[in-house]
Amino acid sequence: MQATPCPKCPLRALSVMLANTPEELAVIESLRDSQTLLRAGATLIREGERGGRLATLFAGWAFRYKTLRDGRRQILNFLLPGDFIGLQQKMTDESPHGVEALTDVVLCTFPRDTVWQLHQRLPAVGYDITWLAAHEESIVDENLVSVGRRTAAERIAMLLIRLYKRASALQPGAPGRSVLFPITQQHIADALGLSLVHTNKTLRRLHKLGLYRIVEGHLVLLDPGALERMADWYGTGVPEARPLI
Amino acid sequence: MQATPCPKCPLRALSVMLANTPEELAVIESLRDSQTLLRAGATLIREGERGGRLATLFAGWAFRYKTLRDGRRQILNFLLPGDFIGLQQKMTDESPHGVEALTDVVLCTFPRDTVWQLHQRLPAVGYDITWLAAHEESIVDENLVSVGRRTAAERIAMLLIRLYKRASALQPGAPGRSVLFPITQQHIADALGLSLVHTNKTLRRLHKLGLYRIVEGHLVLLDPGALERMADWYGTGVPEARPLI
DNA sequence: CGACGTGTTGATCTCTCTCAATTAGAGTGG
DNA sequence: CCACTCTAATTGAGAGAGATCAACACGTCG
Repeated sequence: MQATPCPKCPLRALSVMLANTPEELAVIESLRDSQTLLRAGATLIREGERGGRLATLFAGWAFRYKTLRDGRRQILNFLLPGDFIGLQQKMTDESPHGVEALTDVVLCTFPRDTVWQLHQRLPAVGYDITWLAAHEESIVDENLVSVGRRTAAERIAMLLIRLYKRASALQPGAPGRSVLFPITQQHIADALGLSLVHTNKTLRRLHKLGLYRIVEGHLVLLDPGALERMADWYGTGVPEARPLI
Repeated sequence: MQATPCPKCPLRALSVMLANTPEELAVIESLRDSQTLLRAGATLIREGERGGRLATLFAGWAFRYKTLRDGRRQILNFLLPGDFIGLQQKMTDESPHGVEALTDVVLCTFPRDTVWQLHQRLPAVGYDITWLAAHEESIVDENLVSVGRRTAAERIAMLLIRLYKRASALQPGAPGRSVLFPITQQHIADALGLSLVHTNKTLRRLHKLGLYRIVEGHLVLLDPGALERMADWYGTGVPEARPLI
């Protein structure tokens, strides 16, 4: 596959991304291994695997998850273009979580020591990476609050709002439009700590209330205000901007 | 208060901490503001507060939390000596979570731009900070799995094991000993997404099974193997070593 | 001594889970 | 073109883990 040069990366044009100097981009591109295409459903990192790849998600959606022995699965968070994959995993350790593609996906892969190289050669980028890690944590924090303390309806309202915002920030165009939403009810259930059946019933309820619509894998929020009120969401909390190495 | 010099920091003697060169420690100490003593129950960072402090926990226990408007509270994770406080908070933003002291606490406080200073002047330390942030995230990941997919008994077993391991790693001495455990059942409930009453009943059940004992704020695991089996815990996952700037 | 925080226990109540069955659409092979 | 299979969504019924409500015990403290 013909790899996109970093300076021409379309993700850079988005306002949510951090600015980098041309020199920084040159270094980043020189470190990059290649771009890799993977099919929807592919496992990018297996739980417990050693030496998994380090990558950024160039296109497509994925998710991080952990499973218990008997198969219960918890989705930790969803990964959208610009997100890091495999940052948590220290050099030779095994990955504490799995990563799976929700759609066809393009990864920019890097050698395992890239994080260290960047810190050493480009402190400003190293700093951004720290901030990125801290930011991903606050997304997980937010999920933990939902799963721990919100009711099923509140959790779902929250998830719809958060994913809508993240997706629309990546999709230039008027607000209020529909955004890609490539996840099944099973994914929602696994992300929110709910059963599939209850997820379906609750989703149905919100749908009948006219709060959202999903058509052909695209989500529209018909009443964002009502959803935010239902989710007990401050609107503060996690800022939506996400940097990219 | 007489501040402990960083090179003499007792935390450094612990095997779980990262090694730093004398030069690095000198820079770190030069950046440090002071040491601050705060009482048990004190709020270190208020939710939504701007310009909160940046600090490391030198002594004592604390916890991070978020609350919903109606008062429901979720504890995100517990902070033990050596942990960072306020790393998530970008410069001028408001803090996405609160931090409260569980015991009397001593903080080593730093100016807000210390993270950047360290990245710039000591890339190796910057790298450690990135790893620390990623590591704290995996603790939250683990909590999310518990709250989302484990039963009450499993969650409590998990929490007892995890806190015991973290605390005993900081407390030189024979394994199998008792460790400080300065949290109430209300804290456990808020960390695990359970009600206080159900937490009490479940705790009681595990106690009657002879799995643990808490005496005068100190925890002993009487049957760690049974607890691990109950928690469906692999033992892999989050490594226990934690670095310190 | 009364107020308060923490732990404990019993009695309901209900939100969510589990089990079961049905529908609809997409893909596949004959 | 049509059975056949699979996945995803849907709905009803019954069961259960955990929530809520209410008391009470105990120790500390001003």
